Amino acid sequence: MGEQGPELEIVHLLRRVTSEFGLRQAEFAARHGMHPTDVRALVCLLDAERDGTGVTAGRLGAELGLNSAGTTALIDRLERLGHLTRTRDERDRRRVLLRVAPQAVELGWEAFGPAIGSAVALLRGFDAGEVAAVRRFLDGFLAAVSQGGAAGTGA
Amino acid sequence: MGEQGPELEIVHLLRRVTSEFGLRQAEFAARHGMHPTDVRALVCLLDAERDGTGVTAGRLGAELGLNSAGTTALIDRLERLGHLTRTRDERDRRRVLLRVAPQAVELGWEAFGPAIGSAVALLRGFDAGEVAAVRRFLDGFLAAVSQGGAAGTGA
DNA sequence: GATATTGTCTCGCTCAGCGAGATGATATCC
DNA sequence: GGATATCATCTCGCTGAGCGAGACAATATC
Repeated sequence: MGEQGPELEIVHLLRRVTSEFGLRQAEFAARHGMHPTDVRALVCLLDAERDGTGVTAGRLGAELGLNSAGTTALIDRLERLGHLTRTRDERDRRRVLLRVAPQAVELGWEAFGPAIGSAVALLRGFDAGEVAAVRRFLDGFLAAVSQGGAAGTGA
Repeated sequence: MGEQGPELEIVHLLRRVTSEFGLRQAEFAARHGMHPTDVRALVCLLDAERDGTGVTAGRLGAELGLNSAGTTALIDRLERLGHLTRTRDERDRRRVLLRVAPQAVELGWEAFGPAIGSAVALLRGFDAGEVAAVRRFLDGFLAAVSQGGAAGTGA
């Protein structure tokens, strides 16, 4: 399981990035009286906001791998902290639409701005082909992992 | 917050990779009667095994961001599942050395083998310069994030 | 209009992780 | 060489995130 080539080293590196990222996220969460899950939820909400997609409670829970009870509790927490507002969907009154508060957007920037800055600065030193290579790798890996290639789904 | 260039897109992509990775890890954990933290612990232990570094209870807890009580509980869990054995360090009898069981090594491969395979396959289609670019990016980003550049440490 | 389905919420519970502090082992100082 | 400070781990009691089961609305289906 030692040095088997540059590919393995890269996977290892990627794993360490995700792990380190998770730790920082947890730290950040704690610093703001939240839990890691809450930050992940915020990210989902901000992504949806960016895409213009409306997020319902159910969709959020699915995205985070929570059941409905846990999702309700999560939303309660975020609402209590003022990061979120619930709105009944008027088209389908079973649904609850979630709208992020401006303070949550700001919090998101505080959480990820520095990392974004680092990456952007880093990539400034890359030529177009190199940037493309990075994107191609991440994109391909995401696709592979997403369709069950990771975490022992038996692929 | 829309399309601001290829760099931002890459950060976004990386975030999605880490998020997806985390989800799969949680799934895998649940499928094996464990918790996400347990899998993360296993990874630490396997890394240490690979490097030949002995891991103590304290170091594991620090790596995972747990306090001593939580660390003890975690080790109890893993020991109960047979993934781990405690050994008193004879040089410093305060310490507890952790040794992973063979079944845990196998479990680690089951968890990450497919992802590793995907990445390796993907990288086979890259030339040396492209692979180097990917590594340079991940390495640089890891360094930036590790020294507090991420998650709003104020950097 | 009766029935099945969907989306969210409520209730009760389990257990991961925390804070505080006990305990045993090791450095430090006189 | 014993008193003292520090370190590594563990124990105890507790909080609260997340689960399973099921209630309850609103919407589809017949």
